[in-house]
Amino acid sequence: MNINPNVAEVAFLLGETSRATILTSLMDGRFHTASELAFMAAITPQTASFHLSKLIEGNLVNVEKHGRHRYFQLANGEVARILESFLAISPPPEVRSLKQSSQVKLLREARTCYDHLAGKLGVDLTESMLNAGYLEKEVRDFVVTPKGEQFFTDFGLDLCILKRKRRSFSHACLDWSERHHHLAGSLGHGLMTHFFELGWIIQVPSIRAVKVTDKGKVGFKQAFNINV
Amino acid sequence: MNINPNVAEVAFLLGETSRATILTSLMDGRFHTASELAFMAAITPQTASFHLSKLIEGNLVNVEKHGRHRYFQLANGEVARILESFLAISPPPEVRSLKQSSQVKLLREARTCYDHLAGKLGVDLTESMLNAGYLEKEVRDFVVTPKGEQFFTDFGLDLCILKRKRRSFSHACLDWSERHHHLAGSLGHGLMTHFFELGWIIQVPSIRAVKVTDKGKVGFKQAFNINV
DNA sequence: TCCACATTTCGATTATAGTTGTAGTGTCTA
DNA sequence: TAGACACTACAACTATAATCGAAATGTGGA
Repeated sequence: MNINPNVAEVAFLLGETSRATILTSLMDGRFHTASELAFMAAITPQTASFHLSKLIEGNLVNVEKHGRHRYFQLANGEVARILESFLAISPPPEVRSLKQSSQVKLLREARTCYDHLAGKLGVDLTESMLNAGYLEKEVRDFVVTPKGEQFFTDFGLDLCILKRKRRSFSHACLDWSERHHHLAGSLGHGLMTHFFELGWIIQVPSIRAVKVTDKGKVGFKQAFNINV
Repeated sequence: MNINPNVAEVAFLLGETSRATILTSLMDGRFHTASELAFMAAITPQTASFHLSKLIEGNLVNVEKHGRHRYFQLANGEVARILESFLAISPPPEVRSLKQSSQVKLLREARTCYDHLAGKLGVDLTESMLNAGYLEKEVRDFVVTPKGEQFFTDFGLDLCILKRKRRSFSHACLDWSERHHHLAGSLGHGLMTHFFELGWIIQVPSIRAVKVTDKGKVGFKQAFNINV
């Protein structure tokens, strides 16, 4: 009877808050692990795994196995385009548009991306470290140069500890607002933690944005030559 | 926390078979009544009403009240575009693509649209009746001319009975495959029924398509000057 | 006025999907 | 090899959405 029966199948997969959050999280084009996605959607890993298997079954998401990690990404650009058209017709309620637009602004400026810095600040920092010769860009990773090792150590990071962590040390992470790569991995995490410890940045309540303090402005200028 | 929380809201509305059927039915751009849509989705009017109220609430569908009827249509072109992108990423299974394409072909040729004729046959018929001066086009309706009254009566239709029916007599219906209007309403229904009675058309099993018989080819040529 | 009809509202039932705890598999590192 | 960790499979519970019958509302026509 119905020639287009499976329109609903795809929409069904998008029509659930947890899955929608997972999918929008994947819209940055990066690979994400199941744990990351669970964290972002505020659900347990089991639930995330359950949803991810459904998304894979529905050909919206791909997996790549790397060791004990499983990296998930959107299946193709078509899916991303569909998601974007959804964002287009699901406008934020008028009432809180002012608050929201300022929140988006804050997020674009500087935010945490899982466990490292993203947004303009994250991208600028990475750029600066590349220019200074502390990092070099590989295909999917950044490599710390000898000069960089010296710098990070002087700055107060223990690279040995960071390298011992059971996760990638310094991979590249694509920024949805800036469309540039920024530093992720345990080095990215270590740097961000240190910025928090130094009081250069503070968390903005209830959203993922972070704010650079006055102390931070001076610090970022001196250490990384960045004007915030 | 999440800046784009209501992506899921829209998808949720599409992610259910009955609602998806309703929405795809509305993709022809026409207004449809709740009963029509219930019929198409094979659900009771109560259920259809339930879903339609949700669709209206979600700004995917509009209503216009005309008397005791309520005419539903897609809220805007944006929604139609989203639906089309869905059709794009929910491809029919490869296995039955051949069968499907031939089915689509049949549907484009001639089909029933709720209770009257649509497709190329429906549009050609309407065109022919306009050219012959049996009908005149109004904004949303067709009007039967005196010449037309004579013709329809000679052809074997009882216009008095048709006019007494508690529904619109002869409104214009937009064709999704032909992008032209065709005749609907009780007159459209009466004509189609008569074609069936005369043995000019027969139902194609399991889909909404109809087939013109050899007898019908002669009949349509003589009465309406149409080459099928 | 009364009746027929289109549609909605309400209430109850049924089905199903989302969630999580527990347990298990596989992989990496010390 | 042991233990930490990422992830999945299974099973049970819970929440919620879809469905429909019955009844109500509103409209048009006789």
